[in-house]
Amino acid sequence: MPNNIESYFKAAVSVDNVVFGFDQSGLKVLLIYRGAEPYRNCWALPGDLIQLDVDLNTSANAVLQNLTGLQEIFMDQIRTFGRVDRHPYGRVFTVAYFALIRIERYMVSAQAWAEQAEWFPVNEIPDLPFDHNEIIEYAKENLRQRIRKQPIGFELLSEYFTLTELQRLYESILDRELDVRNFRKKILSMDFIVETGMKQNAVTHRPAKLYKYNSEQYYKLQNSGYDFDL
Amino acid sequence: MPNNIESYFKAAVSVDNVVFGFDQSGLKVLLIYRGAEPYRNCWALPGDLIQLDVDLNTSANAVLQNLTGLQEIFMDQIRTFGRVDRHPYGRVFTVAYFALIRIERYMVSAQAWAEQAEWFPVNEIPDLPFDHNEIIEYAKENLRQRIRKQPIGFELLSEYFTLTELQRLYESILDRELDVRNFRKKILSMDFIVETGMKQNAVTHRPAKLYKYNSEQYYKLQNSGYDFDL
DNA sequence: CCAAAAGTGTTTAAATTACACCCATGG
DNA sequence: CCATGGGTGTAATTTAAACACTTTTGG
Repeated sequence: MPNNIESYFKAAVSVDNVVFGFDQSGLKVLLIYRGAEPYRNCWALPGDLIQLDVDLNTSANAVLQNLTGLQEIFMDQIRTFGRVDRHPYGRVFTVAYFALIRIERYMVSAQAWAEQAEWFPVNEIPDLPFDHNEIIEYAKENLRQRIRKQPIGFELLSEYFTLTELQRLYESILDRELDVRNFRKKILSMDFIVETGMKQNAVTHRPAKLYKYNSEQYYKLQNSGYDFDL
Repeated sequence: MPNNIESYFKAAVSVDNVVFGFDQSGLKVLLIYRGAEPYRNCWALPGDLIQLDVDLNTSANAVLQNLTGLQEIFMDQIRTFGRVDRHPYGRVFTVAYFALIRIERYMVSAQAWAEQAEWFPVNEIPDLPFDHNEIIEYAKENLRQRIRKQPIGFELLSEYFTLTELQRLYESILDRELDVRNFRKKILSMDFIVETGMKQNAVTHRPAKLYKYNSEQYYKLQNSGYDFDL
């Protein structure tokens, strides 16, 4: 380790959160409208520099809550981006985080220097500052990988959901169509979803059964590294 | 973004490299003996603070080369570790990197402030400073995941190898025994290894055929996200 | 009775698993 | 001729893939 140790302690670290949500119209990502420099008045990922007396993982939640009001969201690290020129104010490394939430379950409200917070369909993300477009691409790929290994889909749906909703979710993430019968067969053969006895109502077609997930079985499979290939 | 922006630019970032190698006696990790504070005279991962005018990925290679002489090694990022108290000199985030090399193909030589560089069997890693034991555990899990998705095993073997050597490699990474016939059937059915026509010599038993890998097919599979489950 | 989405089984093909004996070489 | 690891095939089971019609509701 060199003598001029001070010269190494001049970096900043930020967190950028890719929060995925899902509703009728498909898979979405949460962006904020920046009310602070740099890149004021641009849409961007909800991210910020982190305070140096807070653990990294804790910071990810703190930043997200500060900008969007979302709290107690399970977040997982994706990757760190560290090109020299990625931030105009100096050397800033950013650690990208990943989260899945049920859109209608949380109130998203722009806070602190975020002037707005909106859901953008994953295929209609505008040009973003920094390397945020690259981060989102990376997160999408990560989501695709992950959904094959863990039954994480439920984190994006309401508590009660139909099998068709679940299938549409898988289809948007995997970006291909799945066979109805094979999908239902496979999903039901794993025991982590159960009928609630309820049905949709006020729909103009045959009402679908509502299911919920069985959290015990869900966590058992999640921890056993279950292979959820569809 | 806050006013006292200077207070955020006081972090350092380091890179820690988990370099896996493989030989007759199994899977190994490269460690260095530290000749510099902090934790002078301890074994640790080859890692160092990074210079703030160098890209992150470039730094990973630079650090490894500086300490061990290894160059042009393909490295991939694993994860960033950022607990507040993980470094005694201040707030240091470390980005862990991952590499696979053929032990006998490279000369490893301790350089700069590294006093020694040695291969340690993965199951005999001593207590290491910082969070390096945690990083290695994380890297081992990462290696297990990765070997199911990509035929990366060859990066650890010599240019010419026997099927038994390849099987032993898989067994040490996956930490379970594999059936000889099924393993050979599956490996040979993918076209990325080919016979060389050569055999082992000077062995006291039936000499094994030597294979090498077919790089075209190898890259094709690697890019198609081939599922190499055994 | 029409529109719209829900729901349901079977057949075929492919992949995975389990399993035991003979072969080639050096000493 | 013995010890050592190299090398080979088949049958049974499991899993994945392809595919079309009937049901229930609201309007």
